[in-house]
Amino acid sequence: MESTFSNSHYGQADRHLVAVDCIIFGYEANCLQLLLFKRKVEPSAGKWSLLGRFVQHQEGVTDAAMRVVFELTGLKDIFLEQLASFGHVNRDEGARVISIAHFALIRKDDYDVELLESHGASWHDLNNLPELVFDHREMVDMALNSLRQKSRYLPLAFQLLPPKFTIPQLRALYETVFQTPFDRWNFRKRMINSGLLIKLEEKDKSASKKGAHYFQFDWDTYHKQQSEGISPLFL
Amino acid sequence: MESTFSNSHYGQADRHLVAVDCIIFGYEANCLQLLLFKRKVEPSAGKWSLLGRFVQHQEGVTDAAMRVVFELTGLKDIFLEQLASFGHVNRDEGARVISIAHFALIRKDDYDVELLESHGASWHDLNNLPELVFDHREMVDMALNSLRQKSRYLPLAFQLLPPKFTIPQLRALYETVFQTPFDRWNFRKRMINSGLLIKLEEKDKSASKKGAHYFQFDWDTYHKQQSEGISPLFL
DNA sequence: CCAAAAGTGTTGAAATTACACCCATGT
DNA sequence: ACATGGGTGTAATTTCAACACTTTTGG
Repeated sequence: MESTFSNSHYGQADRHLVAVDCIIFGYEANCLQLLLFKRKVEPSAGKWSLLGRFVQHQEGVTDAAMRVVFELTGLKDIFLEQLASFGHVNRDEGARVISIAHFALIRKDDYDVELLESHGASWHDLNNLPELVFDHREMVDMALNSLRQKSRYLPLAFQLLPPKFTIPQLRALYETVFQTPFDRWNFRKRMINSGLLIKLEEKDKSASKKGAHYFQFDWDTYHKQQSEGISPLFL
Repeated sequence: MESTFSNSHYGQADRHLVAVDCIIFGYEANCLQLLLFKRKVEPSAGKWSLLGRFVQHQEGVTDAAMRVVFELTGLKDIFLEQLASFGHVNRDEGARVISIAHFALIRKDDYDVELLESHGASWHDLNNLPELVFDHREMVDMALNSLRQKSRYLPLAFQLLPPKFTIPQLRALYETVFQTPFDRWNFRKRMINSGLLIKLEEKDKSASKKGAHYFQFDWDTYHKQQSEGISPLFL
């Protein structure tokens, strides 16, 4: 799109490459994981990188981020939000690129495995990451921090777990995210008190003889409460 | 700066106008205020706008924001941080512009009044704002929200007040920011308990016969604690 | 019957709130 | 001396963390 006011101040200003980079979290086997791929272009070809793309003229910044995730995993309607902009002049060694980092959460039993592998992307444990290009490590650290903070009052955990989960599973996830053990009894109490968990009759007996009840997150009442300005507190 | 890899993928991507817009808060007479100026260029010339500029090739995004503030107020070393990016395709009616909003706090007894007026900028009470161009109103709301949240654990209030202030003055500011009254006694206790206020002998007798002690914020110990990973809690 | 994990209730400590009371001083 | 707002302490309440105990069932 060209400016309709090209004689004005718009015409003279510098133009920039603008990218979105996506920090995509998954969770499996008590580990937080990150989706990375081997960079194909110089500079730093062959090094591990976050998923990114350049923002095009006819697409919004958030749209660009959603498209990265969709093209790679086949998923739409996941949690995705802007994290921060990274705008240092020399952050990308190849050219001046301003990057707007986004972070996303996906369910690891949901995505399109073949699509992902065809792009050369793979999962990496968060506590065992390879070296990343440019300032991507900084982005990851910031995203993890944001994940921790926002897990307290946003239902982020339920975007990482399958739709049916048990309280012990949920606790394990929180313990992984916060890297600290939680009191078994009080954790349960808090989650139940949020009033947003629906207890199912079905049980998961894989971890104990007695079996733990499955729960579902109550997205309907969550959204209703949100629209009334009520926010839950998970921790 | 042109790409050293111009034959690579960098060369083909779209380039964008990138702006920074600054939400600059001040505080005076129990009112939060905002620095605005009348837009000089089409479209929407004559309407009120935040302070902005285009990011240039040789400057970082944050640098650009700092420069906006400096050119307008003569101030450096103030609180300034990135808020969010605004990247909808049609957000600026004149051209496709991606804007990275920043918010800043300045002391109203500090800045260069003439410099500011020479740019046609002026202060506006936050609860009596004129209509703003584009999505600037959304930026302001987001900044105000951020100010509220971060005032709980960052010493933002002390960036708006003069270096010497009384506890009642401080409380009035918090009450303005949060739009709710605070308990007089407990507010004082909390602030003192932060361990970051230095009591001065001097008193302010403008508001009462007895006079209220002046305090200073203890930036030294604050920074020392920060470097050790200790964060205060003001509320 | 027993081991192992799920689920329930209680109790003491800590933080938070509400408020009564005293202080200093300009008029 | 008294009205006015600043400053101090304390009792009541609420919230939070720690943990003992019961339940269920596969082996």
